[in-house]
Amino acid sequence: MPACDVKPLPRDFYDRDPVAVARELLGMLLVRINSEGRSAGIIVETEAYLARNDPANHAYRGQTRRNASMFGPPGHAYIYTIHTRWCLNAVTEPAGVPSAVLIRAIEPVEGVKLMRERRDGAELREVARGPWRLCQALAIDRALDGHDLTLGRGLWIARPNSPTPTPASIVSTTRVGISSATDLPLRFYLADNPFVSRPARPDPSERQK
DNA sequence: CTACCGATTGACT
DNA sequence: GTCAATCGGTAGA
Repeated sequence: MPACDVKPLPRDFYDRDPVAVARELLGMLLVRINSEGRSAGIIVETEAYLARNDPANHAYRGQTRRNASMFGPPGHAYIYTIHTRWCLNAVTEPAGVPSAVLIRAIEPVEGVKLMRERRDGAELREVARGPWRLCQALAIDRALDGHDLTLGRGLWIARPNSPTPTPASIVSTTRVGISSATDLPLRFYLADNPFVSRPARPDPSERQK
């Protein structure tokens, strides 16, 4: 039993430091239901974006129309576009504190056929490896910006029956694709999981430019 | 209004 | 490994 019996994580789960939420979201089940059916996957990679001292955070320079969801209450989705593609975050900490966790990759476990169709028949490993790929696989777009993830409707996150990852199985490293605050170890993923979007940067001290 | 740029991806050398 | 596509959001005139 599948995933249909699992309840959404409560708001308290999200009402915390985004680093704690990012780590604990690993191994959780991301569930999506729409008119096409049901699909779900295990979260294997996340990144935390902090409310303070984090220039890479979209909210670093204050609230705008785009990032408004991050200033709202915890447990809601913040969905933004980059290069015309969608990415999904879970908002953390109380309203007014703009922090969030970017969900970067999932391991497909339910509705795999549907997810592959949405991804134009991509190989299983490529179906949801990367923040935009997983949104396409789950049919997540702007319409879900601000969606409440604690209701168990449409889109939510739940604790699956499978065991919680041990701390030793979680790798922390630097975030991907940003041009500031590149040294903060705010990316987390499950070690050796083939659905993680890309491996850790070899050695921060080797970084050029 | 225009100019700039990006929490990416897929194609290509 | 490198690089351009491509367009909404943002800032500034």
